[in-house]
Amino acid sequence: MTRVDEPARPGGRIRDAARTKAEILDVATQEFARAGYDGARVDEIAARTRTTKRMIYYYFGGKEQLFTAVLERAYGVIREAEQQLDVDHLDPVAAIRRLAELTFDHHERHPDFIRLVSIENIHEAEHIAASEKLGRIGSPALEVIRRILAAGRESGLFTADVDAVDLHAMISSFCFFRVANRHTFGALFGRDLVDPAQREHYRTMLGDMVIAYLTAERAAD
Amino acid sequence: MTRVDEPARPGGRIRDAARTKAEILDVATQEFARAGYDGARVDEIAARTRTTKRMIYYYFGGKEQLFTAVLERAYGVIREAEQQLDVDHLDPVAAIRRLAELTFDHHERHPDFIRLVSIENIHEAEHIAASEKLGRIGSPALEVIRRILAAGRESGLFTADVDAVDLHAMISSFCFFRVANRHTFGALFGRDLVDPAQREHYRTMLGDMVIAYLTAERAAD
DNA sequence: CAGCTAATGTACGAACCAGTACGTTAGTCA
DNA sequence: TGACTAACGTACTGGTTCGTACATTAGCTG
Repeated sequence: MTRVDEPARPGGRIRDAARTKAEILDVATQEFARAGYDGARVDEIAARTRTTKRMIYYYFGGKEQLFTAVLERAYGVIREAEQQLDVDHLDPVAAIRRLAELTFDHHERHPDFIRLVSIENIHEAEHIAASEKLGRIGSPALEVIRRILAAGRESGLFTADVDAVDLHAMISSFCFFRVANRHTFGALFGRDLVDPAQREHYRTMLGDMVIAYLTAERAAD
Repeated sequence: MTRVDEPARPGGRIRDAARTKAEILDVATQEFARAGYDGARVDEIAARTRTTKRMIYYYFGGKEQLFTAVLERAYGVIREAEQQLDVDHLDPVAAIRRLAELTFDHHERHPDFIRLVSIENIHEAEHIAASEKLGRIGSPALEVIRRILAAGRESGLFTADVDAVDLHAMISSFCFFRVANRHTFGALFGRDLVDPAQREHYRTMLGDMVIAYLTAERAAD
């Protein structure tokens, strides 16, 4: 995060549309993630930027569009991360495990994003539906999964004909739940799923689970 | 749901505290699940009962306590369902699959509950923390899992020493994600995870996954 | 049946909050 | 350097929303 209280330098730009917009998006991301869509306060967002509420409406149009813009940027970040994926040099089993671990790490590193997704689901993905950008964002990870699954099937390492989207859902489930539901789970079962001391344990568990599923002997159906 | 528009019978009770309370809880559950905590409107809840807003404050004290009461009842329902669990007559593999399927079914049948849990996580489980009742609600399912795991380990069917809470988290992850994130997942990947035509597919997938994990040959660590 | 209390309804207030009307200034370009 | 426009600030409003003061009644109990 950029410092907010730096003194107004004479040489510094007072007016910088790109910077103002980015700052609003940063703060809005935090505020929406903190309190949910309806719990978030436009005034609070404005107060925590070095600009005013007027600018939020000037640049984004309204609270609803601001939230959509926040989502667009958040999804953009994971899309970029997924584009960095490079597991083609690994054998299928190692590649899938690596992919699962990277997904795990990304979820852990971006709890705000997880919260935004939860919030958007409460609102039945209406903002994604309203966004042209998000409609065609796709998922590079899915292509990677497809390639690994094909290679694994060909080499005979993977016993079942598993769909890429299904496998993505399976991996995401575990990663998402661990972060998104850590509060209720912790309160009810007395176990912090995001405890750093347990991190490796759960990371391994995810990999084991996915590999076991893909390599298990299964009755033909 | 009870009918609301039945005519005022002369013999019928006009005043019925238990009934009024229950009706408020029913409607509040729907409203909170629909819109989230901050999105929910106390006036809207009142309008959809046959009583008034005054009664909500009379019986529950405020919006916050009403939400806590809604959570308490919702968790009470799954606790009851879990107490009906009877898989002791099955062998460990079949028992675990059955348990997973019942969890799957319960999630599918109670989407409102899933939404409430998501909402409570956005609020960092503060209402659960504030509730004495929820602090010690426990989980009968956990005891069942413990017994099955012990039996499976003893019989040599299960290869790994898996913790009951961890396995519960694994099963819940899949079931929860499928319902909670169906909107964003559907919007982004064009696949409805709750499509009835795919129900058996995902139910089987969950069972296969859990069994594969528990019975896989794993390197000793 | 008198009187007491739990249960209920009405009407209102005060705070909050998204959004805007209106005015101002910085930077740029002819 | 003058003037034009994008960028920005202030102050306000209209509607919403949680919560409550006050009035009323049903039904029980002695």
